[in-house]
Amino acid sequence: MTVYTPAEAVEETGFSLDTLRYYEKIGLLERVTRNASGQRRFTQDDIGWLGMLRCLRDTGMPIATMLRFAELVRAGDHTIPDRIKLLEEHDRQVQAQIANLAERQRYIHNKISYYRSVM
Amino acid sequence: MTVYTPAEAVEETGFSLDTLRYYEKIGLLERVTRNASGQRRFTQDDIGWLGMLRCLRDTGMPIATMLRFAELVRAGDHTIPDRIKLLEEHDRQVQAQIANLAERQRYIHNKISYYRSVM
DNA sequence: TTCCCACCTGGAGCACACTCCAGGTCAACC
DNA sequence: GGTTGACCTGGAGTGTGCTCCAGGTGGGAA
Repeated sequence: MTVYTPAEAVEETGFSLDTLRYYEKIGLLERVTRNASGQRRFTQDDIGWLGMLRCLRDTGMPIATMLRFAELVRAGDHTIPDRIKLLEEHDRQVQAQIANLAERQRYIHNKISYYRSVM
Repeated sequence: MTVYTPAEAVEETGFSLDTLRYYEKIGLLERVTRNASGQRRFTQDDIGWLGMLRCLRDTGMPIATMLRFAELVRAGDHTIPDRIKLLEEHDRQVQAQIANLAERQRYIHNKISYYRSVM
């Protein structure tokens, strides 16, 4: 069973150590096990869960919503339908973000073309 | 020449009145003309510029960068090449955002499929 | 004339998501 | 034995981008 030191978890997840501690403190991450001298040892599962969090965070999910998702996960398999609902709702928001960005991008392209035309 | 009251500018731009005042205060918006009793009267140009700001803001440009762009615009036509550079750089970032969102979205889709498969 | 309402200003306060700090522990290397 | 470096904790501080507030003005409806 592989474990990760804090430095390795930072490397692996791209989160800063402070962020990892913060996520644990607010309950986004279940209490990470400690070794004999009190230092964190992250499991493969922790790293996997952090990958999920990174995905949700980077698609703009607020921490409060990630917390709700974390609670569903902790509550057990009977919450899978709720998790699906939550992710589907989030997926729609991601879709909307993409569409919105693409539309704004057209505006930017037009502006650039306009500037080119008046140079 | 059409002018807009504060309420109309809010309606037109989607920014709150506080945000419009804030943008003026920090120099994102040049000082808006006032009527005899000191109230703002937005011109068509103000509204158009605010449309540009909305586009930049909604595509994630930080205020500091919008300020640089605003200064270029104020400095006159000889800054058009610089404006193009700035917008092109921003365009690349928007492109990267879209690509990133699309990739994360695939992860979310996979997760949803996984959840569906274990229900 | 009295009320309300939209608006004004300067400045304080807030939500979010971290990020930093002080003071301490422990293991390992010199 | 001493020093270094990674890590610990609780709690304070920070940056961004607004948002709210107190106290005041001016114009129009009742």
